[in-house]
Amino acid sequence: MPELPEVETVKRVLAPQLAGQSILSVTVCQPQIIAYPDAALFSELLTGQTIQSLSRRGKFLTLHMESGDRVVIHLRMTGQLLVTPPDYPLEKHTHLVAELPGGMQIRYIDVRRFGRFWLLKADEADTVTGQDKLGIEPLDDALTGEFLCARLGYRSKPIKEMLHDQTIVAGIGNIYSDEILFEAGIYPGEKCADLDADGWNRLAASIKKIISWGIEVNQLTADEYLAGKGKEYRNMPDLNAYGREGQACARCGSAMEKLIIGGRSSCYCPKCQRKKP
DNA sequence: CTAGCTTCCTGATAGC
DNA sequence: TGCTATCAGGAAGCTA
Repeated sequence: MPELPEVETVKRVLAPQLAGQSILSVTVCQPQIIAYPDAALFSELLTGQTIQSLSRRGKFLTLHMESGDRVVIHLRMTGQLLVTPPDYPLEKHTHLVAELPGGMQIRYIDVRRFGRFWLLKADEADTVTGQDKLGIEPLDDALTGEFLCARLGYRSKPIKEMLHDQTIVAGIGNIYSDEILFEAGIYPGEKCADLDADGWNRLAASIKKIISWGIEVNQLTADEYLAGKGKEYRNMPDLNAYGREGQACARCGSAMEKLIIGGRSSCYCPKCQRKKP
């Protein structure tokens, strides 16, 4: 489940491999992964183009072509984007293959097929991917306790659920929201309206700390990426909260508890992340 | 505008 | 052993 740090890793690993490469052909094996325009047009328009650079916004990855066209990719739950050497074995659930010079390929593998690709022309405004509705980046200086309070302070929803709202802060998913709330010492079910200024400040600081940490620990070489994490996002090291139900809290030793919030499982320490009375 | 629910999709795991 | 049920979850789409 790639979240912002993992998508950043994908970008950093693939950017040097893809910059300057021309796309010789594109084969889409699973048409539904092409959200726009359609699989046939996607392949046709992309063939012959040269990749200039890669960028990331929230959990979206963009391949910028020299023509100004761009391919926007969202990996959703299980999407894997790999640059493979010649004769690399074909994996199950490979939905897109793009041929590069020298037998190299770009491959998109996605067990659950939730991931999506969009191809936008140079002069085409982005109104189809949802990127235009994204909130600020977690590491943006604009993300402060005041900002969060202004955008969320009046809401009655649990803070955990609002951390997943991509239109407020872009890039946080279920793993990092658990880690962020643990770091901040905030009960995940806390209503936004019940947080005070200190809580919002701790939350803003924790978002920056945890997302930065996530990017840091995910630094990989191209070989490491291909061998493991490019295909296995669940292999997150040193998590303090996510998935640790019943285990001892890293801070106080209490048994971690699980709660379903907004349909998402949430692990927290009942002592360190105490619910307000 | 918000809230709440369903849908997409497969594989891992639990229970019988 | 083999079957069924449940869960994992990002985001869009739907109704109210």
